[in-house]
Amino acid sequence: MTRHDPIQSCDSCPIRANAVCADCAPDEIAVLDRAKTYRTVPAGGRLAEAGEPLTYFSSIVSGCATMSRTLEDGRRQTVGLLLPSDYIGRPGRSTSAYDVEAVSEVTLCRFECATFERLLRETPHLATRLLTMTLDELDAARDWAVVLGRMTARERVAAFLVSLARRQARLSHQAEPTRAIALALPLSREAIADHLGLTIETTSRQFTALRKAGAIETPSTRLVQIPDFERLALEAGEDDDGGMIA
Amino acid sequence: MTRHDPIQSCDSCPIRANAVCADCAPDEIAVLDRAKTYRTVPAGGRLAEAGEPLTYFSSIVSGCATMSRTLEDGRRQTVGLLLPSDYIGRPGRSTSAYDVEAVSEVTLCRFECATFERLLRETPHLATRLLTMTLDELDAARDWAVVLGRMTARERVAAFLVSLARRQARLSHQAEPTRAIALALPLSREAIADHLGLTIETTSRQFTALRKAGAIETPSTRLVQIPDFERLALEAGEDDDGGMIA
DNA sequence: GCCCGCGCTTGATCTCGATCAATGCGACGG
DNA sequence: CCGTCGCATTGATCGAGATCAAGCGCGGGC
Repeated sequence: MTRHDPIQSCDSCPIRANAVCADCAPDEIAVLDRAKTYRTVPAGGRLAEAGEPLTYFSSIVSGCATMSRTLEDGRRQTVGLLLPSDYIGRPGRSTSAYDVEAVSEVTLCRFECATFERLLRETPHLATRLLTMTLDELDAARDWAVVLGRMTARERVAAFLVSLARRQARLSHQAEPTRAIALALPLSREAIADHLGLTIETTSRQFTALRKAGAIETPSTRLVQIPDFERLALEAGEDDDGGMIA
Repeated sequence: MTRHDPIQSCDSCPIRANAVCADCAPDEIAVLDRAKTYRTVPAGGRLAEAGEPLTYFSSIVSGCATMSRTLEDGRRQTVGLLLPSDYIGRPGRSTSAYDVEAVSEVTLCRFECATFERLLRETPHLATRLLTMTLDELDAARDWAVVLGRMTARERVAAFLVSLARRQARLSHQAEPTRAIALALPLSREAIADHLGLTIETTSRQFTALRKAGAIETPSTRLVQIPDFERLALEAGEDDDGGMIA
């Protein structure tokens, strides 16, 4: 399989963000362009409900959404943070396994499920692309299991910030963050807590602890300055080489 | 996309377990059969090392393996339990992200990476099949995140037993377990603890607690009798309909 | 300007699971 | 038959994070 470059977002043609890469033939792109529609959902809007039918396969063009499950007693776990180029939906399954909620205003590029599955059959390249994206998601989900299963509250918060910083850098075509960067948080403290498997109080305390330790600055609740990215990665349990230790 | 039946293992032709389903053309199967080789690894053997090159794409024919990451300070988290029909390897990436270890004697059906990626390009149906399998893995990984992030020790142990029982039933072509079943544990208490994000002591205590509550019986450490499957599913935080509550 | 409400932070206490420490038990070899 | 070794269980204590409960700060509406 061709190794694809990091996903290239293209505001004037957002579908490229999901299904198209440099190897695509122009006619494949044209077919996809004909089938796509757009939809914008305000912050707080529901994009899917666990167990409910899902009539579209969509990808995020702009904004941020969370994918979560809530237990009957109210415990909630976010299993995925969806940023531009991430997709919503599952070929081969007609209902959503999770609640998907817009945390900021979200614009989607959508295909009807049946249409998308036909395109998938008829366009081998699209299937390959989707496979690569799904494998990346799988790696991310497994990495997150290590965070949820074995890391302390402080490491979890640091790991969240590091992972978000890396994703935002990639989305804006930048290299791995080096030293000082600013990070805009799309999530409230509560949503972060749900993602980290912590309570909101513990999450808040760890932000404070990281601030007092000099690992971050918090000019406002939705903004985090990271004076030394490597230092923060260290707090997240990574070694100095930037990778997880084996 | 065609909705595939549960994977059909076939001892005399184990490759079917991974890449072949009813829709396959006979010549596709023949091509795969020519490329495959087998390898058997004893219990405790390493099948892959995090960060090391992976020269084969393999699938498990028999036995059980774990996929895990160990932090520098010794904390270990198992991110996947690999049973027959599961695959090891990642198209498009040449190194393993995790340690993979045989917990019982494991027989693999292997393809050289380059060969497999060529087959993937040339056989659209194989790509579709792999996509379906990967999406299933992704769902499982996300479901597990809910367990790791939000469930109590007792719920985790119950969830593990329930999920293992379901997988073993599926592998032997049986329906969802109904009432009484016996479950052979392929893992030691320590390996279970690593999968559940708990210590071995807590894991052992929860086995005892579930036994005292009448939810399981433990004739030996590697054998669990489940007198009432629904009852155990309840302990795992599922509602009576057998699904997770939204 | 003032009040109100919501999201965030901080404090006090409790609890579940981790840690430290024996003890039990079955398999295997002498 | 007994000693040993590795895994599992059980007990005692500790501590990180949950829970319960105030404050705090900021933005919007009257």
